[in-house]
Amino acid sequence: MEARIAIGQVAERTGLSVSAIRFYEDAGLVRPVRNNGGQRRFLRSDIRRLSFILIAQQLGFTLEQIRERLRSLPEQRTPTQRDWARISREFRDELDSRIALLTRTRERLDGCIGCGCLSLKRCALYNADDRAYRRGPGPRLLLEDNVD
Amino acid sequence: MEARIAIGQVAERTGLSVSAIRFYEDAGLVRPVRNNGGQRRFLRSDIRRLSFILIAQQLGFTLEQIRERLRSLPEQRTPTQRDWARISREFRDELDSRIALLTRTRERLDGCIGCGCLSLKRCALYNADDRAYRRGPGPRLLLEDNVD
DNA sequence: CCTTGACCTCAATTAAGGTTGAGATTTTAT
DNA sequence: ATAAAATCTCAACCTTAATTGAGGTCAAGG
Repeated sequence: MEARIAIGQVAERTGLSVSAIRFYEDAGLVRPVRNNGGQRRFLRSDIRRLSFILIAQQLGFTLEQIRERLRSLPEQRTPTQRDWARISREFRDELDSRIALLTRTRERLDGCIGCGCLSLKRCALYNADDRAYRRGPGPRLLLEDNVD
Repeated sequence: MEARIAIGQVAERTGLSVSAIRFYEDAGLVRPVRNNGGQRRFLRSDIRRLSFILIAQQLGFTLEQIRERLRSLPEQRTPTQRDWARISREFRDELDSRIALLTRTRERLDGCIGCGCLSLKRCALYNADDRAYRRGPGPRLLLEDNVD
């Protein structure tokens, strides 16, 4: 009965694939130690760490953002109830602002139905504050012109 | 004063990059004609088509989904007020369900704050119906186990 | 001892949504 | 007529979040 567990066990208990777990190590999200044979050995608390990643992904965070959040959790230890409550509230704030954003967008869209303008200068949808939405390199949204 | 305009003009008037517009042509979102020299010539209505793409992207649709939506708009013509009203309502429905989803998630999270369980079986966040969220190849979420 | 099964690394591939650059041609302005 | 600006194609590259495969090693049971 060792304290450390192998990657296959972790995969089984989290539902992640083995390759995903290795990938998360590369991404700096978990830091298993190695045994004499060079195989990864995880702490039981890493299962919760990885569970945390799964939850955070469902909330729409990138691995990069999750790594930041995880830095506030101690390594080598299961998050306490306090840790988790704090992080949960951060998540909640995120969700709040995302809901608010979509709600504003919906309101603008309502004002737009039947208008049919699609004019870059006039259409409220273009002045949306949800540009932050975009991930990765996308179109440079300047949108300052009028359209025929 | 030609009816058709060059790609640079379209770029200027939509805020898109020239390369993005070419990319959208490859993706089947616009179909400019070619002049004798082989250069693209766009209809003025294509500016609105591209504006439509920008709006739809802000609402979180993929280019694939946008292409589907555009198929219900006639090519070679600016969408009428009727067209736009119909599409807007489709968008609105999408937004509605996305807001509902996030709201449910937030409620589950509220129930979770202070719980600290992070147990795969017990945590309500794992039973989230927002799996559809995920785009692209991701982890196979089975999550049927209990955790230390 | 020796065979599985689990594990290792490393490189290539996927998908979306584009960007960047090379090298050639076309269009526009002087 | 000629230079500059715009356009063309095509291929390679970028990011995120992984998967897949090749080729090799480790650990456990009979």
